[in-house]
Amino acid sequence: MSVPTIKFYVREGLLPAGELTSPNQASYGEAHVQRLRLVRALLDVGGLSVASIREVIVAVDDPERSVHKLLGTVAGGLVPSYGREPGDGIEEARKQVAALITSRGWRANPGSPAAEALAVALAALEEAGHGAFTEVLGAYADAAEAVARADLGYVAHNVAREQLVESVVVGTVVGDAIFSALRRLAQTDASDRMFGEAT
Amino acid sequence: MSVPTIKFYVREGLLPAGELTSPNQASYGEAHVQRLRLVRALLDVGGLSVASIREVIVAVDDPERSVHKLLGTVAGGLVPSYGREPGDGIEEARKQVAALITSRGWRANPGSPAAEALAVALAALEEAGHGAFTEVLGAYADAAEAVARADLGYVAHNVAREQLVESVVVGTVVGDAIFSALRRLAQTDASDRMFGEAT
DNA sequence: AAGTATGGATAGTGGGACTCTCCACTATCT
DNA sequence: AGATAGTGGAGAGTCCCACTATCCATACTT
Repeated sequence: MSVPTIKFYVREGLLPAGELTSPNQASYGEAHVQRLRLVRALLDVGGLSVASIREVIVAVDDPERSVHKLLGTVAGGLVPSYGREPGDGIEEARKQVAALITSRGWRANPGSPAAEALAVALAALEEAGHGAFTEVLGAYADAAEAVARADLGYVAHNVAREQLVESVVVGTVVGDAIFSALRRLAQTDASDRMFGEAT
Repeated sequence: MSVPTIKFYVREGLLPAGELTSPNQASYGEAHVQRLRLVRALLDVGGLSVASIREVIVAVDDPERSVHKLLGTVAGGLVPSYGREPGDGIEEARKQVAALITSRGWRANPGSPAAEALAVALAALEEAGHGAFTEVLGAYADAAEAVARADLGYVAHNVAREQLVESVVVGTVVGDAIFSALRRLAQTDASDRMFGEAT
């Protein structure tokens, strides 16, 4: 990490300023390094924007927030935020999402960023002429539930709030990347079994 | 879609040029519109760069490529390509990935982009101090297998090559977004059940 | 004939993530 | 003590990327 980059992060509010020991000397501790690693993980692997990371950081540092609310903020802020794309089939997709949430018995708000993101994605599928993809939505939801259970199980290990929150953030963002990569590998395998020729 | 944007896509090789009926008139058909929708889906929902999309398009349009190879190209080109980030714990992570592939019996190349992406993500986790997250890797892999099976099952519906290929591309990219959103929703639900207070 | 649109190509725009440059001052080397 | 290197702070500049604007000669439209 170059010094100017760190300065930039401090200015952008991703990193707390060091403790000034004199007008132009500041000292940094392990906490700064840890925070820096968090920022890099979100940036490089999670692909978040600096602005999104700032939101997440602010939420993480706010001790007022209950753990559950914080998870909500994080999950919301971490949605990749697909291009504007208003689209017109979006209404239908929203209903579909609401129906899914109901049928699954999920305690989730149909207006949450995640739900909206799902609606946008489904609408895009429909528009691209692959509406039939929704056939597999059930299988996806099953898998998502399994993954979420695993996530929460992991999170429950960390009792200290600071650690807990961070594990949620990291797990959510890096977890996406990990799952995505695993899916590719599993697809490769499945494709090989289905279409693979000799050799 | 504005005209200049379409011109831009044509120049970038994302879209075939229209058929010239005179020096300055060209006609476009349904295929162009379809391709345009594909590009928009990859761009908006998939978050791919124009360069990645071009690679995918080229692969899709190459009739020489076997379906399986094409899937490989697509899956490879569609990897989000996390920031450079060489890191140093990467070697250990690569071994971990290779071990996972072996233990799962996956027919996948440990050097493939997906495997590399997984290694990078795991290394980032380790560096961020959340190496214990790998505890849940098994659960993730199970879920990934289930999703991949569903994907291939869907893909198998489409017999026409053109359609098949497109469904793979769309399914892979938009599927990521859909799963990600579903995971957020399921996490919200799980978190509510675990930490939710009254009200 | 007037007005508008088109394909093609080059240059410019706006946003995002840095990176450079300046400044006055401090730490450290010798 | 003097030379050299580094620091925090802040504005400007750079680079990349997905567009967008402008030009031009020509071709549809009315």
